[in-house]
Amino acid sequence: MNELGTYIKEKRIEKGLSIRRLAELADISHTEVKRIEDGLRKQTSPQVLRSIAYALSVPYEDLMAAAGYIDEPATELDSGTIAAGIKDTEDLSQEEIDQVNQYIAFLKSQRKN
Amino acid sequence: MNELGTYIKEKRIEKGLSIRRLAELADISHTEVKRIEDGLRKQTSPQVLRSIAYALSVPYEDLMAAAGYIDEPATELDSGTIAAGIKDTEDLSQEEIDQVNQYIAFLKSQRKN
DNA sequence: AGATATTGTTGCTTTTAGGTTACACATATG
DNA sequence: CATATGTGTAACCTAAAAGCAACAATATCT
Repeated sequence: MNELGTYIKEKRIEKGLSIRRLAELADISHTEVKRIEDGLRKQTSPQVLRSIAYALSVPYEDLMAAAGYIDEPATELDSGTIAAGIKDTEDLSQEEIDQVNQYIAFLKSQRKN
Repeated sequence: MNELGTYIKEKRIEKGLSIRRLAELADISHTEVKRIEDGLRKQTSPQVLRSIAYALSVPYEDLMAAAGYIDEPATELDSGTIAAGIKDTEDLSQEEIDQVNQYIAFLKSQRKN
């Protein structure tokens, strides 16, 4: 269910690395790698993500996106349909659009699960 | 010394907000805001940064960059239609949509300064 | 003036990220 | 066979993030 964990695990296995080997390359503990893969971490620090990205030879931005810290990297920009009910967006500036997107991300981050 | 802290403090004062008021808007503790401003945090989580960015009406990417998590503020790619720039809205609840609309209205009300 | 609210600040406590060690099950290698 | 060596997993420990409560100083109001 956890996007970040499944993504890392998939890439790790794809490269034929064990949890311990990946941890060694990233210079973090192997237990931490496992916890992240298992989705036991609610907050994985960007520092750790950077290390793992380097060890996996995978774009750092991809991990940041999988962790929900930044928006998906460029490729699919026209991702989704706008939810019905959001209006008056026609004359928004680019900066304002960014702020609206940030706000949406903020709302989702505030959801109680 | 601390780029993130000084940036946040500067913006907060610029908007005439107290530490407690900013914390209230961001829905985090006021002590945490102070610690971040004072540079007492070696790792500020992206979730907290996102909340503060929203409360300060400041680009989230700026805080991420100030925290050293990304290199440069991500310049938005192809703007396309304005509505297409707003994304990840598929599974928003009605209440959340209302909040987004309120926020858009708020942004527009802030335009003149 | 005095009462009250607001601000910045500082212990204290809880929660969580992250590490160290140890265990059980493999797969090699002598 | 034995005995290393590698692998995933789980219990325990600590350091750091984040919240709570209380404080002293300042501002605001009657």
